[in-house]
Amino acid sequence: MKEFIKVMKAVSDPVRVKILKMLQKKVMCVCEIQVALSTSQPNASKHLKLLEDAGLISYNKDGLWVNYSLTNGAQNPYAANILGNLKYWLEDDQEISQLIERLPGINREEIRGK
Amino acid sequence: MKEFIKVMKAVSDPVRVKILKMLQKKVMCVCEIQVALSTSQPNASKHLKLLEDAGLISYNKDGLWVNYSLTNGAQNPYAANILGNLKYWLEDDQEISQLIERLPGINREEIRGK
DNA sequence: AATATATATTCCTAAAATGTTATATAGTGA
DNA sequence: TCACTATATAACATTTTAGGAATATATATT
Repeated sequence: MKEFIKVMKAVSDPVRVKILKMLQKKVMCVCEIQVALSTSQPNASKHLKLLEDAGLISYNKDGLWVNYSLTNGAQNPYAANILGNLKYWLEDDQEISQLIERLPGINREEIRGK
Repeated sequence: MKEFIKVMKAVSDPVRVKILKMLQKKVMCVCEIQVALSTSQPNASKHLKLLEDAGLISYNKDGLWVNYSLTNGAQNPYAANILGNLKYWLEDDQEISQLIERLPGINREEIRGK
């Protein structure tokens, strides 16, 4: 039950759902996610940690950068199910669409460059 | 997005998950749910209202009794999906199993009778 | 070693969710 | 109409969650 609740709570927040939808498109570092969401860096980090605890995302470190990506759901069957469905869910949600459209313009080089 | 969040929030609480799992077995009135969960009547009512708002359950009035049952999910595709999966999810969860086992002994006549 | 930088953690505040008690509402039957 | 009963709502206290500012950690660079 606890594992189930953990996953459902994780996807009960719009910010976290946005993160998952973005990670469907590409691997992202914290600063890219932060900029895409127009939020603070600590806030981005905290949501990412919660998603990771639920088995929905994982990360790889590359020097100072931490790259987050979706998991295959192996750790948690409920996570697997939700991730599978989220491929199709909310695809025509306006808020999500606009977020995804802006994604190609958001990258770490741009963010740190100027 | 709002409809999605509403459903996920609804199933993010153990009490509400228990209600859904019980309603898979039988239609129940508020007092039966209250007794099964060992909680207060207003608390049961509030959780039921929230589940109804999310399109997961509906009710029929029969005199003073209000009988709650699962919907077919027609109002909300996310509700439909979750309800479909919940048929199989948590079937071997101990807490849920014990709750379901006690269900046959819980009925309005017994509750009001003695 | 010293500095810079990307991310994580801590601390604090505000908002939301949960549960309880008290009260209101809506049917029922005398 | 009056009392009774099943459920809903309101009011309140407590806990949990979300966000921001400040700080800590870890890695890279000089």
